Amino acid sequence: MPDKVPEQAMTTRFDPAAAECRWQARWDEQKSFAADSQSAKPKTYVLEMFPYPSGRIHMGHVRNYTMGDVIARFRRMQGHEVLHPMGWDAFGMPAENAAMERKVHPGTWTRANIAAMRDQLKRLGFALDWSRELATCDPEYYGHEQALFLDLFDAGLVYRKESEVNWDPVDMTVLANEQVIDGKGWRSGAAVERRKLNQWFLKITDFAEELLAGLGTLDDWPDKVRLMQENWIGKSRGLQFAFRLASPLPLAGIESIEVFTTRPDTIFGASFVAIAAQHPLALAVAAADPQAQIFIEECRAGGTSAADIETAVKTGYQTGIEAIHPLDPTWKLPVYIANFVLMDYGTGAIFGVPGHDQRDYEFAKQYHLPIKRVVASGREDASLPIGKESENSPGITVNSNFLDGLTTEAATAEVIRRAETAGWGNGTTAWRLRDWGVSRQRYWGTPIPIIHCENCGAVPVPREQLPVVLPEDVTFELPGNPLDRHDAWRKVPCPSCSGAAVRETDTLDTFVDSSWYFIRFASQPGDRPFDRAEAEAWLPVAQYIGGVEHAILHLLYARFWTRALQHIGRLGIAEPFKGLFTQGMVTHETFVSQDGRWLTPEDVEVADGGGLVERATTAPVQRGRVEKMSKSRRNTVDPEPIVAKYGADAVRWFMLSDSPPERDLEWSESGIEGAARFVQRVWRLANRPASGDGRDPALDRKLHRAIAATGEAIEGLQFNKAVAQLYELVTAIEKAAPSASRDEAARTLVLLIAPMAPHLAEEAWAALGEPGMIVEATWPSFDPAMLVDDQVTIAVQVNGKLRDTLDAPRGLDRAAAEALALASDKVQRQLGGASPRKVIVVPDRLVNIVA
RNA sequence: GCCCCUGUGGCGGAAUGGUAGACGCGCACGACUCAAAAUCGAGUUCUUAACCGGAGUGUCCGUUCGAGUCGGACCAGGGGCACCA
Repeated sequence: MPDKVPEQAMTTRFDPAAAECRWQARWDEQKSFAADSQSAKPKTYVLEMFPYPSGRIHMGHVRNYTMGDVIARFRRMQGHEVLHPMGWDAFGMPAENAAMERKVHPGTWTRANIAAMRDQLKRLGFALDWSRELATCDPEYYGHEQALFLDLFDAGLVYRKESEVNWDPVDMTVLANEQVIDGKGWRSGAAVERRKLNQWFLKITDFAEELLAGLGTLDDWPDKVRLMQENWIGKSRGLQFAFRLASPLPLAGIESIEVFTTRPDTIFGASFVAIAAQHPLALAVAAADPQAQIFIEECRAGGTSAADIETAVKTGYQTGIEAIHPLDPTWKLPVYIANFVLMDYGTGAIFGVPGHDQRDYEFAKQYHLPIKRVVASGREDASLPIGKESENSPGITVNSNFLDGLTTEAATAEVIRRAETAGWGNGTTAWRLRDWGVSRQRYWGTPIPIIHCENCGAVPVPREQLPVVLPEDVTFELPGNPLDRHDAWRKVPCPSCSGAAVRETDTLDTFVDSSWYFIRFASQPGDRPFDRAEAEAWLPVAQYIGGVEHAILHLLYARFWTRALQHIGRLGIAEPFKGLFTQGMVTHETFVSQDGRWLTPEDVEVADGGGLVERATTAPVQRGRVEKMSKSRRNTVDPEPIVAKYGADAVRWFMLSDSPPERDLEWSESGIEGAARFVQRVWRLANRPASGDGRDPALDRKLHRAIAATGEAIEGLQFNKAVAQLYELVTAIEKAAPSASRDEAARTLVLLIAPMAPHLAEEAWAALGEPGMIVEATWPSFDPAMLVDDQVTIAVQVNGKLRDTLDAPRGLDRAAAEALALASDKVQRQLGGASPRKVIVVPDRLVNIVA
């Protein structure tokens, strides 16, 4: 037998950099993560929202992809065939901004970013099937998207209409909401206007009822996201009715105003009628009234978002027109044009009830209109005036003629009944959901495959001419969309009459690109968007993971797109994402220079005096709020140097520990040191096994409990709890004396950490002398009988306060437990000689003595 | 304006209505070392010199034998709102 090797020589440290790259190469060579669509194993599709190729991956990506990777590897170990792909959401505005700022072509910039980010992701050792990689800016991808767009066009789900955009009058360009800051253009600083353009829309409203009902089937979605989508779709029952106009008007053909209300019960509380600035009646009034024209112009200032419109000071213009109350022909209400009425919701006209709607209340205060109570907590409150705010909650209807005494619900039903009987209105459903405007007046996106011909109108590009390839010989020296001035690309013969025609120069919203990429991942034939049978073999996605910022738009559009494909018979799937998990954001502190620029943490250093200064200029720096890591705030932390220093496993491990995955995680470097220490602890257990014989029953139980709890935690995406379990197990193994149990526990531990720290697991597996690779290993099973102890600790309370604990054998009966508890000195001291009035026993848990 | 979420030690956070603070970070102490790093050991809600106690999960009220957990009101912080992805 050889001499015992000195302890010192055995304590080799695990070298993450070398080991990780070695195993990544092995996985690559063996194509360990290539998904086989033909496999007979149960199939599982694990997907994380694909990244926008901004240039570098950030900690949010690392967190997102690590979570998905744990699920993917865990399912593999459970014997599933797993599809876990990666690609690039590669169209969008940042590439055009880069083009303008750095004189680099958006395509060049994007492709360089993809190459850099692919390397970074590979360095993290994710179990991804890179053979299915795609980028939405490749014609091989967006050409199929154009074909799908035309399929929807043929099915009547695409149409064109005028719609408003944010317009920068100085830069002469369309602005995204993000580019409108305090109502001004982000580059020019000019006041933003709303302007109408002809744009393409998808008929998502046709699917409103389906999309709403479908939420009920999504049991594995967070309640929060379902609620957000429900509110977004915004189904409300109400009454639509017409106010006849009193004054005989010189207005062509307009005799009444259709309004929609969700509160017909307050109809006797009306004090005015308000219409949107874009309402046909408003335009008719303006034609004859220059003052009204000026007011409508003013309404066009400011942004197009709901928050902008509804928080603006409420203003109106009295048209001089009067509307007749439907329930009292002698009652006439003034008609205003108002800036807070949305043309896109309901009918673009409302009746104002200042007593019971806050917007109406503010408007009435400003224009000295009556504020009448028609809802109260009881009849006796009928004469109470409305106070400093409107009262919006339901109650008992008062001051309302035949509705008096009815509840809000009953009064609503009664008004609808009378309106329908008398024929002046109908109970209807209004939706907040509007059709999806997909036109973007930008270069870097999927060309909309339409040709405009003076004679034939909008003509679809024939299928055999797809893809309509985005021309790359463009420059960004002039403002506006370069496609508009690219005549060689733009001018084409009409496919229908062969006359002179021009291509549509708007491109598709990038949300279209992300509405079907998960289908293309599952199946990617060259000649069509996807093979139905192959796509259906993988879909729906079993577990989709991404940021909560996508809770509404992306997820709703993808659901719509999938249903639209189902509707036209291309795919037999109604809901694309069976399980959804929305992870929290990774946040970090921000720094702002004196002149208001965001600074990166590297730009900032601590000055001699202890204050923060800018490294380059030594000018003082303000510490900003802790915010989501984003390029614009320059508070991103590059994972690459962190991975280089601590290794991918430590970074992955830290991302999963501590914070619950749905909550925000504030990045700090301190925690990662603990993760790196953990990696070394596991390595020591595997690399320096203190072999032994015999069982260690306590450790056996600990191990089985850890297997059960870790699996359950991963299953429930509670990675922080899985991590805590594994810390406990490692500590227990370290403290245990050598035994066969200890050897088995160490070996099993390596399997349990494999989904989270896969490189370490491979290295440890090999060090333990186990055959094969851990990517081919099976998740350990546990014995349910091992999960329970024979000894339990019972809490003893007096009046609900803990006074003592007692150790007892499992299964002790109630009387015995009660007797043991009453025998306690501490309990007797609390009772002070009195006899208990009542004793509550929860077997094996607690005895509560009520004195 | 509308809708939604979150409040637990110095910090991140655990806790089927049943022993609050698992696990990690940090901290301080001890061992090893010439010293340090690494590692190991015992500790860490507050109050009390210590014990016995007492208080304690943003605030107040309620339901219950028992509330971090359920209900109500409030306070504070945060997020979303249709052209950012």
